[in-house]
Amino acid sequence: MPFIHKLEQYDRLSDTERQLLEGAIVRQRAVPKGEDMIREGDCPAESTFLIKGFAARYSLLRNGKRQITALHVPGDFVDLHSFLVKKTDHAVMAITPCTVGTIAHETLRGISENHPHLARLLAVNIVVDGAIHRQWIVAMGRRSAREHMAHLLCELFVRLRAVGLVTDDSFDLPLTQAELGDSLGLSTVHVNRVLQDLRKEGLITWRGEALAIEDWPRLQEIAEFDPTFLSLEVEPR
Amino acid sequence: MPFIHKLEQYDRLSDTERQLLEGAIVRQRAVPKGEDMIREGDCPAESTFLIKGFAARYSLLRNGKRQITALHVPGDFVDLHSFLVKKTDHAVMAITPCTVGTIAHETLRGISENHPHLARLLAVNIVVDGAIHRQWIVAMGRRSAREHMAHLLCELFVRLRAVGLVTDDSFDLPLTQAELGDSLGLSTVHVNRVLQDLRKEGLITWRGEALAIEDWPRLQEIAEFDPTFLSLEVEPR
DNA sequence: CGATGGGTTGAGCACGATCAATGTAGGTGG
DNA sequence: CCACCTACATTGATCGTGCTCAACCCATCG
Repeated sequence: MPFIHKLEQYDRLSDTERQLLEGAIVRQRAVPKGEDMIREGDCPAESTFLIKGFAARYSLLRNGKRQITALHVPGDFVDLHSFLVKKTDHAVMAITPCTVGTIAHETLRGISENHPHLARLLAVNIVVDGAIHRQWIVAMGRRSAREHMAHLLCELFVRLRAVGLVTDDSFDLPLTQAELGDSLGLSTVHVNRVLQDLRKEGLITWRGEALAIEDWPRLQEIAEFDPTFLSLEVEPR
Repeated sequence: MPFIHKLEQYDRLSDTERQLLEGAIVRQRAVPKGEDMIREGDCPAESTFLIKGFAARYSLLRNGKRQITALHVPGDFVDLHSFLVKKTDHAVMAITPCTVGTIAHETLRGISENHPHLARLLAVNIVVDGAIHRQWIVAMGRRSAREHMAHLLCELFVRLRAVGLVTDDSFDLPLTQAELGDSLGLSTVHVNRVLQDLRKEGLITWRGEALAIEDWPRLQEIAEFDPTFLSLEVEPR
């Protein structure tokens, strides 16, 4: 189960803990591309995690604009926080066909009561999500479109590598330019132009679904990207 | 202690829990205006909360630009997450002279081991911070400067009211226009013009330090502001 | 085949940035 | 008490990044 793998990047798990988590999974289901796996205003009784596929947390404004506030990749909990704050603030959509699993809030409560170490590791997930949010805020507020794009690509590269979805500096990026725009706060047209620039400069290539980082040092330099905020280090917590 | 008051907005506390928290506070200290209470890259052994004053979490970019990623008001934990993720990602500065208190990570660990209900309430803090971040992302990405400003003022109004710092629809807002700009991702000049507009339209007044909301319904309407994301409701958690 | 979803291109525009002064109030030192 | 300084707010002029609108292209799929 990929989310267990992810917890193990933060700290070691005992066999008991691993088994407990395996046993906690209620049900798996497929979510077709384009469909909401979480709807805004719902009060779910379980938390959902991604097993396969990409998902986006988004909100829609009156004027029809959409802003994506988080991109989720396999292994990510999509609404772990719904355990503590009942009403979901935003919807989460399947960007590709997804397979998701759920853990009942009741089970999570049990973990918080009887397995503090596991509870802390789950909380690390929430904290890291917050750190990613802050990076997005910095990028939206003070970086140029080009730098912002570079930063997002760096982030996705590192996150996907952490779950084994990167081979040879290249990975599947099944986002449309419109979705990228909604993540970055840019128009589709401008996303297109920024990507063309990055390609022309030999920083990335993007053929079909696969995005390849051709010049990681320079991309990272442009983005001022520092992966520390993802806390991908095993340490006692 | 204002942060205990804040936890009680999420759920009821037992007397034991209250006493435990009171006893957990290690030391109070004053932080002069303009000084960092948390430095980037530190690995603190305690978490800090604000007793009095305003603080801002920020990061600086190579090009000298600054982005504020969170504004903290009395009662807020400023780096509760540093308990779970050792290295702090951003610095936190005192915007006004502040009084802060700290709780040792060791103590927080004890709470997570033996007082799951308290641990959950502390986690709610982290979750709500995340929800605020997402609102900021939406506002930065897809709202106009005017709407964004209105949204920030609405947010501060509700958060400050929740800690009793609002009287008669008006409150102390000790932020300079430059600091507002760094929060919104705007230039100081533009902040000035946007504020003038809001004043001209009779939505707010700002004399000296005190900001008064003159037309709450319309301000809220402009910002598409919905306070739900702050989870200011007492419920069992 | 036509429809659909996504990528690409061009022209014109606007929101907000930048640069440079000016204003104003408090605070400090002579 | 005045001269000066500093921090912050305000104003005007100009500039540029990124938006909007409108085509057009291309591949896939029914």
